[in-house]
Amino acid sequence: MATLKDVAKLAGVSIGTASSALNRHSGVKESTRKKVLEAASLLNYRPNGAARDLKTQKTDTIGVFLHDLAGPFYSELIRGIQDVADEYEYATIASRGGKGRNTSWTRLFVEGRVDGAIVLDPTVPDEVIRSTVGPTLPIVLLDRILDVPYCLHVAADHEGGAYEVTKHLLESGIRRIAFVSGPSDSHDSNLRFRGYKRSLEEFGIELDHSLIYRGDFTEGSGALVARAMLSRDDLPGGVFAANDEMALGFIHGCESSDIIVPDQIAVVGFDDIIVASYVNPALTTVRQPMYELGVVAARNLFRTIRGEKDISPVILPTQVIIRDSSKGHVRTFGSVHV
Amino acid sequence: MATLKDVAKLAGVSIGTASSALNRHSGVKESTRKKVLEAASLLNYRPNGAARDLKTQKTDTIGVFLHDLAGPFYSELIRGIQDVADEYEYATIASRGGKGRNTSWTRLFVEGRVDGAIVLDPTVPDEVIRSTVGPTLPIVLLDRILDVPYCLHVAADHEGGAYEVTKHLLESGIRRIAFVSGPSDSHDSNLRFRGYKRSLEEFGIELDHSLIYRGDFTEGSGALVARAMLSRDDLPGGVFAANDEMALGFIHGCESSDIIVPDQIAVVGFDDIIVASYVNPALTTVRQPMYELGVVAARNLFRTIRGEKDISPVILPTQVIIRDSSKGHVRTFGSVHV
DNA sequence: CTGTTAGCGCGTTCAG
DNA sequence: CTGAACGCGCTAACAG
Repeated sequence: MATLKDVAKLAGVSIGTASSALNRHSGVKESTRKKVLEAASLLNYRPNGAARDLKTQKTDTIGVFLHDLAGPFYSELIRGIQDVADEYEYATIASRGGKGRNTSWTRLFVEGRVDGAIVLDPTVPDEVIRSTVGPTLPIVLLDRILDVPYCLHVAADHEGGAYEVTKHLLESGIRRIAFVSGPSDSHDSNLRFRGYKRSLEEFGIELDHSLIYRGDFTEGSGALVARAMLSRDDLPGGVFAANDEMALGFIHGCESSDIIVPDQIAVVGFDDIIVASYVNPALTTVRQPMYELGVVAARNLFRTIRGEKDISPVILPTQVIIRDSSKGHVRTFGSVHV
Repeated sequence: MATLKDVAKLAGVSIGTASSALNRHSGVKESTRKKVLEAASLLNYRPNGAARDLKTQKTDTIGVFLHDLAGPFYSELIRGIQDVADEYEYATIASRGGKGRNTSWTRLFVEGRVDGAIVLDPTVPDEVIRSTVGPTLPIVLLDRILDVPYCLHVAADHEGGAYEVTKHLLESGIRRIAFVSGPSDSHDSNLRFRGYKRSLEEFGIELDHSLIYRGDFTEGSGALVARAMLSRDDLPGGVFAANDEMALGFIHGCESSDIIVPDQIAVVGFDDIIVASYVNPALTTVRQPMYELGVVAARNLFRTIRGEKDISPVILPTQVIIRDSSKGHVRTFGSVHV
């Protein structure tokens, strides 16, 4: 690979001059700049990123850490992030967890290969974030709360969305509503449970612990819960699954047992994944503003990188999307029919 | 940020010794290693990636460049790549195109921040690849063919899949089959067209140019084609859309005009995106082995990084998935009912 | 076994 | 306006 030295030699100038010429620093005669540029393109010169990063102490790159790069879910988020990163002329790189010892985040943010990070990945330990975050590497957390300087927070209003969608079921006249949670350590799942609980309380309904089931966010676990629930003789009138995958799995489970959704049991999910609108019956769910989430996360990250302090946490509103799986006879304030 | 020098000073050893101690180089007394490790953890020392990369001339990282990080489509690919990257103890970072001048691939592979790359993004210019690829940065191309040293090729058998799915329509007794292409510069779309053509030829059917429509891989363009086609009075018996999105758009377009799929017109797509199996009627399509594609791409990349030469291109078989949108009365060799 | 030293490639002074 | 020299933080080779 051609280095700056090679370019300088070919252009017949010193290495320092070559550098100034390439970086458009004023104070280089036009004719010599021409020579340098020519030499550079002739040698197919590419500046070495590592060397530059080392010298300038910055990378002009931000990292996005996701548990899984799957789905339009994350894709929209990344689009939002990247749109503002482009604006700031930063590159964006995304990475997943990975198994081995020193992978992804170790290499990327622990070793300082990015100037900032956005994290939505429960597998990244709190401790790693705590010991890495700082003025030189601010981090935006989308999946948890950590009260540490330079740790910013942006999230959708999980609790509010859960509250609204539960209310939607209640207003349809359903009183016994089951809840299918995600993993117990999922912050989001817990918030959704809180919204569910608050809604019930508001309607004066006592929490029935026998109606709380635990899933793991997968379609399979939803089907399992369906099997368990349908074996009881007191079928609830509605089910709120903490995410769409489980809701879909639950519906499949009902089909296998010839239980009709929504006639015999209403089902609602959370996230509004793409297939939610295609499935039959179409799934009532809560939509998170993923693109906006990405935009806000990135914007706050850059503000911090630029030196701004005391940026307060942001919570973006969610939206109930009423479809067939919950009948949808009742319209809730702020909700939308699709 | 604490540097190696700080650690050395605190531990009361030289900087070189500290380095050896931390890198588990043999030949350091156990007691001094202890001291160094303690000092390091006390200072929360993190090696600086840029400095190490500069020195060692490698990054232990590979880059994956996608046009869009959307969908389970790419997600499976990345999973495949990352699984073998983990095996080789390399980090994997993914990146999209991005707008600005010096974003993503400029910074990542032009400036040498990765040891190898896998590209599935038509917006990365051939020229960039040509001038960057080399012994120090091998590249696997998934979306095009470039006859350049250190440029590897892995792809699904687009032509074969298209051939088979067209044959499936022909064997159902359909003779007039329309083709909806993607953008004209899409290598994949062109290959799929070739398969379509070959299948027709084999059945002794002449290519009818009035049955060739151009889309752009979006659902909207599929709907547009439907509108255009249905305004004719000689509706073909079947349509092969070069991807699933367009096939779905086409089906929606048919619904709007009260044309029944598959009774009046059979529709098949390509890719087997998730919703293909959820939509009504479920879409007959061709599945690409995305996970395997990722595995093979990554494995060949690492073999090249390890110095192996002359790795030949790989073409992985595709699979016809017969569903309702094409009736599916006929079974084709190698195809599967889902 | 440990300390010293020389770069990796680049950007940035500071003399000339 | 240009060139020489220094150092970013680290590893590796070589002395001691």
